[in-house]
Amino acid sequence: MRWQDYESDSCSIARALASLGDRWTVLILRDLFNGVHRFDELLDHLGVSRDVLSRRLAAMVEDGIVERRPYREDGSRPRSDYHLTPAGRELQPVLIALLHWGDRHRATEDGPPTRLEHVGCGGEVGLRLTCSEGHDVARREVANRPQAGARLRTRVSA
Amino acid sequence: MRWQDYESDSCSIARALASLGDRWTVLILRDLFNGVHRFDELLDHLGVSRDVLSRRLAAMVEDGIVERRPYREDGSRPRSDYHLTPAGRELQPVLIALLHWGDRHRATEDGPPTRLEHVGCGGEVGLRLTCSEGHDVARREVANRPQAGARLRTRVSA
DNA sequence: CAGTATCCCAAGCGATACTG
DNA sequence: CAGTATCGCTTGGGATACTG
Repeated sequence: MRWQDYESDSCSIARALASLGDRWTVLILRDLFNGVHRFDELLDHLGVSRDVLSRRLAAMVEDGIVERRPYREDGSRPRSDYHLTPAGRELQPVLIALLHWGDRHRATEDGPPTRLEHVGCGGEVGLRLTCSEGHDVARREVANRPQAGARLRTRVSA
Repeated sequence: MRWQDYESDSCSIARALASLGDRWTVLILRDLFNGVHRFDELLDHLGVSRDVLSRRLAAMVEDGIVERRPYREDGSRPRSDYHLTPAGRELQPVLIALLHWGDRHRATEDGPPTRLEHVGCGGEVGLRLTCSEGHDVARREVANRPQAGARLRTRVSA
């Protein structure tokens, strides 16, 4: 059975992209990971318009990757800020993978502005492919195998 | 120095997204990884329009992540198909990270249609965070530290 | 400060027709 | 088969003004 025989939309990559697919979502996530949580700080740092940021955050809340937290500082009006949900935090590997690729293939002359550090030891953080049997896995040793229950395409023609 | 003080656009994630940011690019990469290389096969499997696929592929070639390979089968007219460049192949971790997240958080009742296998041993392939000192790294132990040469924002106001 | 509402524009997409 | 050209539409985005 070939890969083409499986419905494109049922693929988990396609489904993940439905949550991340537009121009700003990933950058918002990045800033949330980096400790920017207030509306106007995001606005300022991202350079996005108020309107779009508002719509994007609402969509991300709806989608379960961001939550809105109301709070009140003593004496001042109630505020809210935005934090990653557990599902949102699990997108960290996606961001790290993007970061590494960008570092390697899209760096400026100045080099990347930041570096991912292992807190404590100070080593540089990277991603490694491993398998459930404990092996290290090389890029070419990865195969995408059909599973039981996979949804086949309904052929339109022929 | 806070993260906000760094220019959003100089971040490697932002730069990587410039290559991957639109709706179809990642899905095309996915199909190329899975052995779909001909124009009409991609067309058929992705459900994208001819026009958009043509423009996307051209942009990806321009961008250095896909290459076009002309070939000729005996007796028939010359053809070409599309393959990942080395830079394109290095996007594999991004796709794998998306796949895992989709598996975990966006699966259908049927479960994911495919499974990433370590060729040979048959184990399931996963991503792990490691550091250059050889430690395993937990999610919360990752810090994004400024580097020398990082580009600061030119403050517009105040 | 933290948004929502309104309005307009441009890019991206799809359908279709056409070419080598 | 493998595209390019044309067209019209939809959607996402920006600017601005308004509200609690």
